[in-house]
Amino acid sequence: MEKYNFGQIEKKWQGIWEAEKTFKTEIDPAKEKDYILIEFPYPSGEGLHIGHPRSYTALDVVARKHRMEGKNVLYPIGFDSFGLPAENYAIKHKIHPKIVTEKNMANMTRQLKSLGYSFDWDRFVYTSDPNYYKWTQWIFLKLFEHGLAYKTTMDINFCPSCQVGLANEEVVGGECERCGAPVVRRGMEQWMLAITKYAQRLIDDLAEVNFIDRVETQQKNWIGRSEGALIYFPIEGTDDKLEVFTTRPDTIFGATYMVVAPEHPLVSKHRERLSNWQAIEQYRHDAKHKSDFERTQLIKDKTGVRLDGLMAYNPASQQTIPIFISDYVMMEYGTGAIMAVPGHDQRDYDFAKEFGLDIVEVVAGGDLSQAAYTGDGEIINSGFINGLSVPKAIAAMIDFLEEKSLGERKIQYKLRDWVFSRQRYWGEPIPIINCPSCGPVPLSEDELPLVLPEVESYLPADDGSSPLANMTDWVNVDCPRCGGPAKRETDTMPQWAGSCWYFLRYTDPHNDEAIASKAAIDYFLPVDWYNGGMEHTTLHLLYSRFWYKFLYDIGVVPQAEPYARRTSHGFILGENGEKMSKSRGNVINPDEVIQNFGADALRAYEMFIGDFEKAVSWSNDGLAGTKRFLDRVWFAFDKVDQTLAGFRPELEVLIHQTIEKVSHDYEHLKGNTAIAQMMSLVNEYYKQDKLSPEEYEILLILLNPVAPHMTEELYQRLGHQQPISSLSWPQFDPAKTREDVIEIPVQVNGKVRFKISAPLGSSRDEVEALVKAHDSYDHYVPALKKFIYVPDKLISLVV
RNA sequence: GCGGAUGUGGCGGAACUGGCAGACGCACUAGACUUAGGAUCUAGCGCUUCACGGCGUGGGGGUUCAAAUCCCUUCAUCCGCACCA
Repeated sequence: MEKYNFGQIEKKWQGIWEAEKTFKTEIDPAKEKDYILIEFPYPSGEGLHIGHPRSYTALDVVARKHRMEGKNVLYPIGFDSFGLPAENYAIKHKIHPKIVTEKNMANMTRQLKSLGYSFDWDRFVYTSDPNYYKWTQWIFLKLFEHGLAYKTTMDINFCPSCQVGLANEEVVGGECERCGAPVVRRGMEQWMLAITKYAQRLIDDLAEVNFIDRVETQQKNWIGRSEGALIYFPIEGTDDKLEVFTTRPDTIFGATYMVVAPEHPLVSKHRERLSNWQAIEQYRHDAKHKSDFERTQLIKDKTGVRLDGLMAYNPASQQTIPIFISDYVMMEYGTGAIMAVPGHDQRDYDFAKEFGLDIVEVVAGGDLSQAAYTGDGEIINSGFINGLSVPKAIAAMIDFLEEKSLGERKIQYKLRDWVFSRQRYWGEPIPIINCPSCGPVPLSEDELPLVLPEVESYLPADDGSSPLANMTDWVNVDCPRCGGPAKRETDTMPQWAGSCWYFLRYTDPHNDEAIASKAAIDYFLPVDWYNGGMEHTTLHLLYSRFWYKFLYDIGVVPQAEPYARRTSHGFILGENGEKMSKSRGNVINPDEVIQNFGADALRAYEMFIGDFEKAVSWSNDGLAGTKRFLDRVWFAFDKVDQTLAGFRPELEVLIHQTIEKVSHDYEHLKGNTAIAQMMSLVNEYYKQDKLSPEEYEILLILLNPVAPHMTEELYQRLGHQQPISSLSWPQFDPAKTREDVIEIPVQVNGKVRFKISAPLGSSRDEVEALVKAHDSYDHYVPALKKFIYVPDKLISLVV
């Protein structure tokens, strides 16, 4: 047989799949649906990364297998085509982002097709398509209508390099998630989405879905629920109260001072009472200009300024206590104020030591000369809760506070509302008109899509306004409500907007009457299996769960969770174990791999490379090894002898074992062990002079999901009219997965000394007789104390 | 600091509810075929020992007839969050 010409054969089968729409999916109530989803890529100028095929292939394998098992599989693809890189490219080269995006999409589409994925290309969507973002805008209007989208002025995270406001989820270690520049705080008027209203449900409903543990815990940590109490501390001589949140209301008798965030509004409000206003002002100014990085560097060194002239009243201890400002209390969490309990909180302890404040012990068990004590113990010095344990004291104190209206039970979340506007061009326009007299007025639904206008310059302005702000013709409109002069919203939606619901659109991508037909939604949703990167756990995954819950609440979708199952893949690193990047010079280009080794070899290697969930290093030698395996499959064709038939006894057990293992492993994303098993089978085939057609075909069928082009070609060359993709997935016979006569190892005092051959399912007595008859028995076993037999597995002797 | 993982040959990695550690691949070694081999095929390949044997899953201890797997302890690395009250 001639050498495998992968270039030509892969093109041939891709052409057939495209022409015959082999993988087109339609609603078919008679069949069980199976919605398999991978995260649609951003159309990057770099093209497909070598990491993309890892998850795309793993799920393509599942999709192909499930189709052969009779399921109606939906495996769609599209592009998340709004975003900053295209816009930055546009600024630099003065080319419309649309043009760049289209070029990149065309290139990546070519690449995806060259990998032979079984996507239903008729369901292709991209988020910058007005026919698509019409519905993104529609969801926004619904959110606005239900009070979940609101405009507010607040200090937000701002990336000075990207010139854009960021959501908390986009700030990683004080740096911009995209460009790595240090993030600063900036007061801006922003659209916000009230994701915090869904905080509890976003935690609770995790119980209903099957997400890998690290995704589940990471989401829970991000939402950051804590239980405690809100307590009111009156400010002496005023009608104001300082509200604090604490998880330790049991320690209130030990609260010897209070701390508020530098920007806390009560500070300015009582300015005239403060005798040291200048020092306060100075501290506030310094705090504001510290970067997050500087703040974390100073964790140990507590700084602050006392508010001279203001005192608070501790309602439990009935003491008058001082108030400080310090940047160790942040305005963004809780109420921006704390009761400081230096005896039982290390930060308060450090601060109290620095400022010489009283430290009162209210929980016994620690050594307060050394450090704060945060453990459990008996409550002391605390009036009516003395003698209780910490948990009981917490409960008793909350009851007391509620009864006396001094406080209330409170659940606090770390999650904050989603900063939803971006001062950028290449995103969905927000369908709102800002009227000086009516406030924000929504467009009516029939005005959608609000199409992104052409602009002269894509450069964002220094004052934090979007490039759209210069488009006066577009911006200046009459208010739809009062008719007066008004302006369109010129900020656009963030990159994450379009991806919040794209899986929903795949169910009915060309519908211009509705987001999708009810029939399509009811049939296909939810997504049965969603695979994507860990880096999206607190971004896309959380956001899209939030939107879906909202769509559920307004009756658009029939269940509260979009994804029944979530798995995640590890990165592919360069050969040197470092992240692939141009500057490191370790980038592997998928086009080159396909050119030199073929798509099937790339697919097979990425499945074989290692544990799907773990980061792995690329290896060109490993790729060559996997290609060698495919070549061995190819040339095994020459061993096929049409005069033979069926599985012959010497291969039958291994074949059934292989069907079992491959079927199981594909389902669990264990392509590495599935391929290893098929390699073993091929090695065994090579020991045979001849193979029956059935023996060879079963290998082709099992390998087909991984290497679809080559296996289809070989199957056709065997004389079959029907492609493998139209066959049923093979079944194994459990009875035939084990030899009739097996080898059983015999351990003596825990070490394997010899082996016996016994029929499968032998009894203890039969086995014992065989062991005692063995030549080595007398040598190893002078005096038998104990005989342990694990049926068909192992014999353990104690002597 | 909190949370989540991971640690097995020269390398990537196998090992189902405790049951033959190192499957499969890479690299390496030898042989065959070849004008040739960075092709292909066959065989070998944890460490140690001439050998019988001994030692081996980050380190130390334990449970068990039996531990990579369970328990205690310790070390190292990676990821996420972080003055979260």
